Amino acid sequence: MPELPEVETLMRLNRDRLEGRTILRFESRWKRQVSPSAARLSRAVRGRRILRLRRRAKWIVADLVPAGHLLIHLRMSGRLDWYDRRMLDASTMEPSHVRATFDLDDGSRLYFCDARKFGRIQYVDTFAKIESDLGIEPLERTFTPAALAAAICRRKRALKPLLLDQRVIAGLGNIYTDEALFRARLHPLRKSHQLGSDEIAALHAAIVEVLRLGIKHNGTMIDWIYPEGRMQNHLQVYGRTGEPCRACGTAIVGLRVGQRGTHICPQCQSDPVKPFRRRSSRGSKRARNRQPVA
DNA sequence: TGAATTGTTATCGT
DNA sequence: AACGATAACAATTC
Repeated sequence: MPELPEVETLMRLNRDRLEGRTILRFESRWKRQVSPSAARLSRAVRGRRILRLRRRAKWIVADLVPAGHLLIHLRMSGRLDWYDRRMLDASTMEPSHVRATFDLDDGSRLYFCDARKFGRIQYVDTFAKIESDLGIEPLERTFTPAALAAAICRRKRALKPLLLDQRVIAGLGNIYTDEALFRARLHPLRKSHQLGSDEIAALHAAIVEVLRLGIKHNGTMIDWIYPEGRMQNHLQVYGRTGEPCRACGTAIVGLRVGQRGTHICPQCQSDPVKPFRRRSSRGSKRARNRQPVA
């Protein structure tokens, strides 16, 4: 599950290898993953030079010369593997689950690997269409507490599915959403329109912190392979069901929110404020310890 | 064997 | 109509 930090790590790892290179040949081994079609993408990128490699949301974007953009989305299990000419000569071995290859003008080859085949390779003439479907980039300067408030306060949704929505904030996935909510001490079922400004500020800080930390540790490496990822050693709640909260010792609880595995500390992340209010018009702001749905 | 896994999209409901 | 919630889907692993 590559999320923003994993995609950023992979992009940085390959940036110097790819920038300035010209794509000589593209080959797809699983055409369904290629858009608009393997043949058309192949025609579009052949002979074009990669001006710049960058990340937008969970996309790795190659800006091409003279025009166009090559986009790669790793989804669940996608990877990039780069072999230089010497490595290609030295072994006939390929990485596992190769779904597509890009041959470059320095004799190197970029492999797109993806066990589950959910990843996407896409060519677009202009980036605008992609851009219009994406929310704010959480590590840009424009992502301020006010920007976060503007993005979520007008919506009336539970925090977790809202944070996972790429049209709202781009780049968070299941792991970093759980981690950010824990650090902000917010329950994933809390409603986005009823946060105080202090809570907005806490959530903003938590999102930035957890993403920066993830990048600093080269991402999370659990059951998939990313280069030297160490963020798994710094996770507070994700995948720690039953283990003690590092802050208070309470056992981490696993639950399901919007069909997603979700992890919380029931002590640190107080219950949502009466999400199922019946009639008690506005009085009891505290009715704390009631059970979430069940 | 089937449950779990994810982001996106299509569909249902309010 | 607009929005939110939910189901379906892509395929594989254990």
